[in-house]
Amino acid sequence: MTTVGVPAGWPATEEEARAVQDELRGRVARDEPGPPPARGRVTGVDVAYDDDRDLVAAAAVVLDAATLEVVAEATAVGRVSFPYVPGLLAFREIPAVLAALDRLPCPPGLVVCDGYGLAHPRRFGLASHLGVLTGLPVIGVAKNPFTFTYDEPAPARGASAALLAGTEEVGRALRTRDGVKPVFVSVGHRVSLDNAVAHTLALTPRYRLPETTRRADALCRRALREAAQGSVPGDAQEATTRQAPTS
DNA sequence: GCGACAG
DNA sequence: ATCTTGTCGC
Repeated sequence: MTTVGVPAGWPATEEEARAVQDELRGRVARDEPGPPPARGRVTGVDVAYDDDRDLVAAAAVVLDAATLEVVAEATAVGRVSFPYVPGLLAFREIPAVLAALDRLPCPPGLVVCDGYGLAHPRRFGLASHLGVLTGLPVIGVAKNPFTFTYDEPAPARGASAALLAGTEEVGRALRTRDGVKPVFVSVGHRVSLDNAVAHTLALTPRYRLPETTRRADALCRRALREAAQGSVPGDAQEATTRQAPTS
């Protein structure tokens, strides 16, 4: 039984958390294009909560980027370590996500997470934070524009418009399905914005949200259900890992 | 001061 | 995020 640990020096207050963001944001690598789309592996991460039972469940699902078939997956269940505060989402999600990533039987390749990277009040959202802590290339694909503004992209899939913080482009509003509300893509770490957009399109052949996000969402919800039912007394933790059979 | 605000 | 059934549409 392994414990979902919290990184050393994890903040206990909002003030400390903002200070951590201010200190770490300088480590975001913005000069790399990142891996090419539809090649190698892409991993989706997501987290589900049961605040009443103080439970959090994270999932990491590795897909073959070309076929979008599941290659491997892992989950981790633990205690909620931070409340949801707009701008501080990373402190709520990252401990469990790191635990799930650690349990993968193979390298994750590019990581796709729910939420934002550089599109953030202090330019250090979840995707950037996760990237800096792991060194992995990471992008963020969010379902809502947060506090940012954008012009409506053309109705066709593939159309996009700048996501703006004032006049600064912090991400892209990207149409992944004809006539459907766009998703909001931003750079996390070690990936360019254009490449992040290309990856997002490669991951959305059928649905508005990336296959990575859909798979990880379904898996972490299932892990949470099972944890809420099964015996999870005291500080006991559950973890599972699975690898697709090589064919 | 008030409201908005990724998940 | 989460509470929640059926239902309209491709």
